[in-house]
Amino acid sequence: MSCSEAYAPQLRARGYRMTPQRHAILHTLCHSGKHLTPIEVYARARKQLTSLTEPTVYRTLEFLAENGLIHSAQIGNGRFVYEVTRHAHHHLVCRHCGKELEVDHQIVEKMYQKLESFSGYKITDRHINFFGICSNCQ
Amino acid sequence: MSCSEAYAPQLRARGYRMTPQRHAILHTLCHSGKHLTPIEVYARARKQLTSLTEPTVYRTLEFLAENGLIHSAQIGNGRFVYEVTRHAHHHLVCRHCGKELEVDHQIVEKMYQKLESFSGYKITDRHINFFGICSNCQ
DNA sequence: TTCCTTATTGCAAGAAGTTACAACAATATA
DNA sequence: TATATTGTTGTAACTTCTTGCAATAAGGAA
Ligand SMILES: [Mn+2]
Ligand SMILES: [Mn+2]
Ligand SMILES: [Zn+2]
Ligand SMILES: [Zn+2]
Repeated sequence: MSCSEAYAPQLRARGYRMTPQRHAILHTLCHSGKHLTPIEVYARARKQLTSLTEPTVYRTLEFLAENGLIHSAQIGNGRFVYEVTRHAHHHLVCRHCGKELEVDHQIVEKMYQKLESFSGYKITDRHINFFGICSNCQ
Repeated sequence: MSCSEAYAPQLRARGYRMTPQRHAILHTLCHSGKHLTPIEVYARARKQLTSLTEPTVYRTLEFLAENGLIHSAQIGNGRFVYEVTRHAHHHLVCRHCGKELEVDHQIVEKMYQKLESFSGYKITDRHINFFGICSNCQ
């Protein structure tokens, strides 16, 4: 079984290794269907691999995000959440009720280009949370 | 003396109080000239008010941000930084060397409008950090 | 000034996240 | 197979951030 098998070659191609820890964490994210905090990943992945530790979870999530296998986003309180990489998208989050709305990347693509040509920076973020007030809460 | 005198009426108008703690924290931010982390604010403001505690700093920064007197932004590692509210602006931050570039809000204004009409959300953020790679580091 | 209301703070404890470093284990090389 | 290399993990200690709650004090009313 398992989703995370598919990721092993991606890692090996870059000189990295597929370990039981990375396997468990990817498996957890694959089957969650939503954004998870490091603590949630830790709790769930540990059911599969009891020897897993907190620092490994934090390090692995950062590592997988740097290598593009997962996406991170910062939620309102400043913490990170993660999900396996899908199509490029962002989120609108209501500061009042927490309601989330997914928006395709193409809706901000033009602004990215404007920022890039203006500044010379190449913007890397492909999973941003924009905060506001949803229509119900206004 | 002091910048923070000007803020007292803003607070009182909303039923809040100007305290020595809020005074010290606003004074610190007014005179820093750059984004500060809560820990930095704590260290600096304590020189002026030695009885100040950490929880008060975190609570006060959040409170002042909610009431528009200061602006928060999340830096790459997920932590918050703060500065007194100036004109609406955002930042481009290099993931490699950390170099920051300030960009006026109007450059993202159109994208905000697009997001808002598309979603019904009213976007509140006026101080976002966009991450990428600067021209030197590319 | 004195009393009252309640916004605000400090304290203590705990949760979340980070770091340094030694031990381990996967892979390459001989 | 034996050895070297180095990517990866666990441990322990630490820093940063949060929460519940009792004590405090700012500002309004008498
Ligand atoms: Mn997402
Ligand atoms: Mn700024
Ligand atoms: Zn809402
Ligand atoms: Zn750079």
